[in-house]
Amino acid sequence: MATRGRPRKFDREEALERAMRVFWSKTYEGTSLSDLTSAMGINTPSLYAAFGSKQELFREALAHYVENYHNGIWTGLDEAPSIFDAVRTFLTRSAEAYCMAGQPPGCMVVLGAQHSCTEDQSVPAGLSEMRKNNLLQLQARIEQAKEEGELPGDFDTAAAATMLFSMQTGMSVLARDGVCEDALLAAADQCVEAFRAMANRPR
Amino acid sequence: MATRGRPRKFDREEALERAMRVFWSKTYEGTSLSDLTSAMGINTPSLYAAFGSKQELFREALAHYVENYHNGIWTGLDEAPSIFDAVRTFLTRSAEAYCMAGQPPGCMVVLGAQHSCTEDQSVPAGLSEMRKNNLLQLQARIEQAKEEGELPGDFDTAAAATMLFSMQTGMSVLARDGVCEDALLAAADQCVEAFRAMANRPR
DNA sequence: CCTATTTTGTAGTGATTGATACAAAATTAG
DNA sequence: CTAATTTTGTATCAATCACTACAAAATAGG
Repeated sequence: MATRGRPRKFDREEALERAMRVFWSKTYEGTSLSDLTSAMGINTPSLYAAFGSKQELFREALAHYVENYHNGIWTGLDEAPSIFDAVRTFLTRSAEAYCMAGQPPGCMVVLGAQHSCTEDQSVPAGLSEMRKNNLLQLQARIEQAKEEGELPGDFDTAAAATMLFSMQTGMSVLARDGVCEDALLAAADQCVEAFRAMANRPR
Repeated sequence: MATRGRPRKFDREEALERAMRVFWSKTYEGTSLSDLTSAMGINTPSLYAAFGSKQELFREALAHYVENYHNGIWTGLDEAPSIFDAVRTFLTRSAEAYCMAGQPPGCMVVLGAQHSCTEDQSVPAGLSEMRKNNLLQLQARIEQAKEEGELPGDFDTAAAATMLFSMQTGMSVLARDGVCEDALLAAADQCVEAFRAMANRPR
C-alpha cells in the first residue's frame, strides 16, 4: 500500500488471522480492544490505522474465516453426486471443522456474535443474514435433488433444509459445550441415515 | 421478609420477570445494569438490595425461566407413551415455545449468555451444564425406549440423542434469526418422521 | 413519642470500554 | 541533503461498565 513513509512492523495477514481467532473464541462483543492488541502484538493506533475500527476488523476477520474455514463445509454440497452424499459430506465436514484441534470449537458464523433480538446491531445482523443464506443454499440443493427425481415429488424441501440446517447449527453449540468429534460424527451419520430412510420409505 | 423498616415499593416477582425478559432478549453479558433498572422500574441500590448482584439476579431469572418456560418442553418426554410421541412432543413444544408471540424468540438456556471458550466464567458455564443435563435427559429417555423394545437392539442411543438435541438447539438460533413457527414445526415434524423411519427401517 | 430497621433516590466510585492526539521515528521521493 | 509521508509508542479522551456511600424517608416495635 504505502511506498513511502515508515514501514509497518507487523504482518497484516498474520495480525488478521490472530484477530479472527480471538473473535471466533470470544465473540464480537466479548472481545475487547486490549484482547485484540495483545493477541495481534500491536498497539491500538496501529490497529486503527490498518483496519479502521473494531467493527471493520471483525468484518475482515469474518471474511477471512469464511474463506479459509467455512466455505469448505458448503462447497461439498454441489460436489457430491447424490443428495445423501451431499448431506453426509456437509454434516461430516461440519463435525470435523467444529472440533478441529487447535481451533476454537464451533462455527464463527453461528457463535461469533451475540444473538440479541432487541438492539439489532449490524454485526449480529450480518451473521444472521449469512446463516439465512446458508440455509437457502442447502434448501436449493435439496430442491435440485427433488427436481432430479432423487426425492419424492411431495417431499417438503424447505422443512428438510430447516431440519438439517438446524441440526448443523446446533452442532456448533454442542461443540463449544465440549461434545467431542466422534459424538458429533455419530450424530451426523444418524441424521443422514434418518434423512435417507425418510426419503426412501414406502408412502 | 422484612417486617420492620420501610416497605419495598416494587413487586419482587414482577421485577424478576422483567429482568428475566431482558436477559433472555439481550444475553447476560449484553445486558447492562441500566437496561435492568429501567426495565424493572427501580434504581440500582434497590436492585442490589433485593437480588445481590447482576450475576445472582441472572441466576434467579434463569431459574424463573426454567420453571415457567423451559420445563414444559422437557416434561413431555416422560409423559408420552411411545418414544416417537415423546420426541414429537419435545420438538413441537420447542418450536412453539421458541416462537411464542410476546416473548423473545429462542431458548434462554441456549442464547442467554455468550458461548465463549476462553474465559470460562460461571454464567456461561452454568448454562452449558444445563444443556448437557438436558442432553443426558433426552438420551436416558431414548435408552429407556430401547430397553423396552421400542428401538432396535443395536440402536445408537447416544448418537440419536445428540442429533435430536442438536436439532432442537439449532432451532433457538433459527428462531432468533426470524424463522417462523410454521417452518420450525414442519422441520420438527420431518425430524420425527426421519427418526421413526430410521428406527423402523428394515435392517 | 423514640429507637431500630429497611428502602429510597442521589450521586458518586474506580475500572474498562472503543477510539484518538500528538510527536518522535523511519522510510521514500526528489 | 530536504521535504513529504506513514507508522510507531505514549498518553490520553469521553462514555459506559458494575457497584456503593450516604442520608432522607418510611415503616414496626416498644
